[in-house]
Amino acid sequence: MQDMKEASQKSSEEPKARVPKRQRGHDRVAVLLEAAAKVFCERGYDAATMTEIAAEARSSIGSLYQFFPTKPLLAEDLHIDRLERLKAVLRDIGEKADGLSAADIGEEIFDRLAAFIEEFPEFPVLAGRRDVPRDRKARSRAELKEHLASLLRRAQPPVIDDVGLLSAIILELLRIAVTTASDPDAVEDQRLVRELRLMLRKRLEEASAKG
Amino acid sequence: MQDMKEASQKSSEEPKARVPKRQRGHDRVAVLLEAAAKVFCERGYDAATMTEIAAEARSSIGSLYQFFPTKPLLAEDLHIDRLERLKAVLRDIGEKADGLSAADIGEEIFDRLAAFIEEFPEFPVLAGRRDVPRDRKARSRAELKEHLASLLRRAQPPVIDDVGLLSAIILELLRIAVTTASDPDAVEDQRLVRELRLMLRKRLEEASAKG
Amino acid sequence: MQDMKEASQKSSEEPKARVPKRQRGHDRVAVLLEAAAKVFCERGYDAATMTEIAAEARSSIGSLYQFFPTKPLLAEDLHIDRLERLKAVLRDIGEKADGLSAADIGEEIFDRLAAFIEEFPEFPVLAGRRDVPRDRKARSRAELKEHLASLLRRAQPPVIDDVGLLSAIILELLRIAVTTASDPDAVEDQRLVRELRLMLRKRLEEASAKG
Amino acid sequence: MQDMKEASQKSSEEPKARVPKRQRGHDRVAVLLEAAAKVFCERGYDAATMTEIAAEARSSIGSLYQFFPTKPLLAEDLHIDRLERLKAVLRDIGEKADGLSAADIGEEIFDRLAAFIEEFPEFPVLAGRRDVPRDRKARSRAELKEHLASLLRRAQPPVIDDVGLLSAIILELLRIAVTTASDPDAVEDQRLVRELRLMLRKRLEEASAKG
DNA sequence: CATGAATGAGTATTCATTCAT
DNA sequence: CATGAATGAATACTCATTCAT
Repeated sequence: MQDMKEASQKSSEEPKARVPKRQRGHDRVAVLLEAAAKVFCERGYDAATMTEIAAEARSSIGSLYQFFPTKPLLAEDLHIDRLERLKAVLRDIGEKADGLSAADIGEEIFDRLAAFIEEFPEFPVLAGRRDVPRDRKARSRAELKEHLASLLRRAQPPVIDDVGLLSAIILELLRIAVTTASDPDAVEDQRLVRELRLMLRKRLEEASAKG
Repeated sequence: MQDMKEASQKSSEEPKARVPKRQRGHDRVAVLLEAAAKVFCERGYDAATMTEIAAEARSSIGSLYQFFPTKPLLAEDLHIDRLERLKAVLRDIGEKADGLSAADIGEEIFDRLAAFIEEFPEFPVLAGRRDVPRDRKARSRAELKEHLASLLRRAQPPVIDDVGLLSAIILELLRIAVTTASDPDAVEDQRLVRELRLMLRKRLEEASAKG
Repeated sequence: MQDMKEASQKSSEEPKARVPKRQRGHDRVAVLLEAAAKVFCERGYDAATMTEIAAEARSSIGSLYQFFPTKPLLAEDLHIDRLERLKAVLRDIGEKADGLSAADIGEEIFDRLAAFIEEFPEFPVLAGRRDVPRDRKARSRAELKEHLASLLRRAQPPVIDDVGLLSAIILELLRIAVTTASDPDAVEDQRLVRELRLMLRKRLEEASAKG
Repeated sequence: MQDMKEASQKSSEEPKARVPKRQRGHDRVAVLLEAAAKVFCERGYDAATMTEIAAEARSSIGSLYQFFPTKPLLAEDLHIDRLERLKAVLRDIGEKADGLSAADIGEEIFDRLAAFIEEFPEFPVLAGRRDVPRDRKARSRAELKEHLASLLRRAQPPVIDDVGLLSAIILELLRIAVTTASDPDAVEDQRLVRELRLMLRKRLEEASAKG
């Protein structure tokens, strides 16, 4: 039966994504995630349907649910995947950050994140989902900000301003770049993004100790 | 949307049956309830489908859900309706109970309740639903038992035994009658029911003060 | 089970190596059946899922289907297993029935069957399954009744009443005991069951030839 | 989703929101629009339901449809209403823009638009609706940008940079302010917004001819 | 016009069963 | 045989929209 809501005695309340144990399963999960990414990106979270995602993955609806037992969990898993990749990018930036000026670091971040979002345009959709608990959203954002802050702290000459605030600025300017990137106003937008980058550079230069 | 589970900000958590405000609605509700009664009875609660109920009522699935927003609530509303009718039967018995012997009262109860369940064979299905919280089931049963007890208390000569226990016995013997009634073992069963009635009578005679 | 067939094999050519295999299959079947028993009992037949049963048996869904090709057949096989055990109980009663009074036999039956159902609480679930053909249910019940009847026939002094009817009474009173036993209304219920036992005893005494 | 109609290119017969002729109708329309604003804002466009909007307006679903024949049209009408108000704000700014520096005009715009969106928080929801044809969105945005540009053109000393680009910058910085305003990260956010304002001021000062 | 009932296509999700490895 | 992935029909429920009163 399908309605065990009232007085359900089921012990495990929330189903968790079944972990694939075979190669076949792993592959399928990967394909499903990419299909989800595409559909979420094209339609938005609400309008995306599990059926379309399954179809996009050339899979059956049953297979989709085998690994992702609810739509929110699918989105969540995809989001987590993207966050992992994002962290990898930041780690990568970190490896060459030492000795760079804050402005250079900032620009590097800006560019890499912009590229990241161009590669994974579903990211903002996932991050902006309305049915994600506020606190989780905030936590995720705070983590990212702290990541950026730790990068800025390694600038030479050192940043004397509040790196937290600066990180927030980076993030927000980036958000613009992201949003505009999705519009096809090509020429205008590119100029706009360049402007924002420049504003960021100036701000970071101001924030650095005079060499 | 259809999946507002996670972090739903909806203020009213559980939807309540919309109360019909037009004659048309009232009629529809009545038809839907009878259809539900029929399908629940035929298939059992779990196997009954909302679609079949709607079809049985020559209604659309949407109409069904307009008035009964979930399957459990539909069953619940139907159950409540039947309980009302049952109480009416008991009230009716109460009106002629005074001065009767416990045994006569008991038999009257037995017969009337048997007739009730023959008229509303879905009653046991509704009462036995597995997804009803234990306590609600218990409460409902306790209420009914108290009703019976109050009837027995009015017997003349008075009952000197525990009327609560006796009421429980009536109820249980009745449950047998009910269950067997649904089997088509006609002849055998009728004798069985008659036997049970007789056993009940004897027990009640023993429980009464000697005249 | 189907592996009863394979029991008849050419004893000489079959190496012992296959025995443990068969033994393993046997164990697996037993574990699966017990898992099914547990899940059917907890959730009811409809709400029980093959997947949960397999999980409960720490087996895979594929394995489950290897031995029980459909859910109804699984239930059926389990039911048959329980019926075998029930018959064993009745045989056991039969061994000491001679010379006892009908009332004593009846009480013994009552107590032993009650114990049986306490041990195998899934029994009523299996017996009550809605998708079992009426006639098979009836046949099963008739068989059980005949078993009881044959026990009663051996009472001393002899029963002069219709033993079929009396068996039906025992069965029904028992059904009550069973049902109530599953409710946690402890005290009340125990008194109720004791009462039913007593009523049964009286009825059986009446049914016996005066000694 | 259930309302992806608008995107389809029905060329000839687009239903238009009925123009109410009586005062009562006018009031009703206003109430409905405000209800829609509230619900769209709380739930987002997709998750908002026509039923809830009607309920919020203490009206009936039929009434709602009398004035707004589809959900997209309702959103559209509301959006148009908000755009009117926004234009009024810009006109108002225009009345005292003469003689002000670009930086002062920019800040005025920034502050007034921020206040506007605080007053009408549904605005971003309406503007961001995914089922609005790209071109219409772009047009709307271009119009707004041109409005801002015309304001900047009246700055004294004159702006020597590309006012279109500057307007875009204002708009984007504003978008940040808006988005962050809806988060409850109070302190951090206020500092962030102040920073953005400052960055805007500096950029506009640079863009102005030296006095 | 106002009201609320009627409609049904669409959506998420489940689960018995089959199949490839 | 064991395993777990694949499948898709079935099911509860939603909601934009239409219609009768």
